[in-house]
Amino acid sequence: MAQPIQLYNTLTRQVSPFEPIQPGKVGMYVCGPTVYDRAHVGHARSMVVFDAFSRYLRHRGWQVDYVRNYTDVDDKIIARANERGEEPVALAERFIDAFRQDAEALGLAVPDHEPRVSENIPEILALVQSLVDQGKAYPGSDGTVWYSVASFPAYGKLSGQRVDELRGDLVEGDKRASADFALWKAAKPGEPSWDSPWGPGRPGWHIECSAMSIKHLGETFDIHGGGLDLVFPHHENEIAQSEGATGKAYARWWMHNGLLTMKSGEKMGKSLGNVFDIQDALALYPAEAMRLYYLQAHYRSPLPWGDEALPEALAMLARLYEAIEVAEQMGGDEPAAKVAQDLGKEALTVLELGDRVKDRIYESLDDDFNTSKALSHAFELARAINRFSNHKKAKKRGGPVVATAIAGLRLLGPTLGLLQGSPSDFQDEVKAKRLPSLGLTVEAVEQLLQERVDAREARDWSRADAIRQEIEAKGVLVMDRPDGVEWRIRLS
RNA sequence: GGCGCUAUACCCAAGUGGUCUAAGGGAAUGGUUUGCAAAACCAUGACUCACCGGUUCGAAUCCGGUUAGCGCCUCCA
Repeated sequence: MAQPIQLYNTLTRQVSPFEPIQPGKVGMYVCGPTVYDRAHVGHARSMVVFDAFSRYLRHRGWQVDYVRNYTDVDDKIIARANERGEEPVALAERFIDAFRQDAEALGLAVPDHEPRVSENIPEILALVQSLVDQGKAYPGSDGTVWYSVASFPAYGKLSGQRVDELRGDLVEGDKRASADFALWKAAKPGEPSWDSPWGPGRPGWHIECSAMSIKHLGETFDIHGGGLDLVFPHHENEIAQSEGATGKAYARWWMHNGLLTMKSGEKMGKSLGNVFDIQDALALYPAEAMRLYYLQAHYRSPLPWGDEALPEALAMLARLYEAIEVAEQMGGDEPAAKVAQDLGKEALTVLELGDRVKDRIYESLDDDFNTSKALSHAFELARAINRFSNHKKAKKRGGPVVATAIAGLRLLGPTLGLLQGSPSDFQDEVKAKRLPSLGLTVEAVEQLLQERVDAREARDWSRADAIRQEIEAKGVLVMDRPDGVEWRIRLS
């Protein structure tokens, strides 16, 4: 059964209980990338946030229909293609492939629908036609069709902009008012174009999202998401076009994720040239570390990007995996309550926090998807587990005590897409991503470690320490465990 | 100029009227543990929530003002 959840709505500027059109079902449309370049870590935030949100809704029993588009017909794509002497369509195709690779590498679930502009031209034309028929749009002499903002009195309700306060006073072409925008752009030579009642042309920037969301989710649907920078004009114009055409309410909830900011405070953006590609980040950090970086802050807050961001997230993730590993190695088969009774208050704390963590995580995420708070509950539990693990009997008898706690930590998988692998897989991934830059291989490390093991057996401490120093100088930590030696990449 | 957002410890960050003598994480310092380490654990760390004033029995949380920064108004997740 779907559970109620509180959600902030940009449209109303307040948090309110989310109520879908159909009980138990959620239709959600999120603005995807314009594919003229590789996606950067700013795009990744949006993708991860909405991926996690849709996961959580599903986990809580909602039937989610998730649509994320590709804008593959666009001025910037054409411009980029011309620069490179490439066909726009081919260039878009290449970057869709690249985006899919990034999405997969980030562990994003594939949306239920991934429509593209180029495959929805009839739907777009129908929408434009409807607006023209109703007198809410008008063709210019060159075949460009403009939307008449004056025809939509509610214009500005999402962004709070007032038409008469808008700065743009440049009037291009046959535009009647400066705020009017192109639904359909007349083709220029060498551009991809489609036939239309107004001559060959292509869709304007905003119309595709209206057409594709309506196609898959209906004229009125539940949630529309995207980056905060899309509020105006993109989303405002979507509302104007869609509601103008259908006469019905468009998206009921608008969710906008905050932007990544640079140390200086300014946002990351392609136009500012300060971007960091997803693939560059994933070359050094596991996807879950990136996800954790995004999810440790509330989705609506600005999030600073810097050199410390990913290392810190990786350290956080390692901490959680460490606790899982320690817990999973505990044995025993007595009733949990009895063991806890015998082993003292650390055990009782684990039992108690373990029992509560699920509800606490749900409670946090139900409150406008407060991932930061949800994570804090997981960390609190991790500390309780670690504290308990120091008990001499914990390894032998603690298993039943930590069972629900492990399940509680693992709950971050289906809800947020975190902690989905085994602790050793996590360590292996970190090693695989880091060893090359350290100039090492698994074999090389393990050979050195074997020499150290031999030295230790011979109680040749100075030799053993010399090897440790050698290996640690290269960035590898050596950990002597009761049952053998382990090694890790040093994270800081 | 218009619309909007943010300001919490060295850093990230939650908290939006009393349970806050302010979660959680990273980093740091000291300790326990260890052959030595690492990891882990313990301790230390904001008498305070940008600043000023107000409302209130009570405010980080509400109101007003000031300062700083950011986003959008042109392409942008």
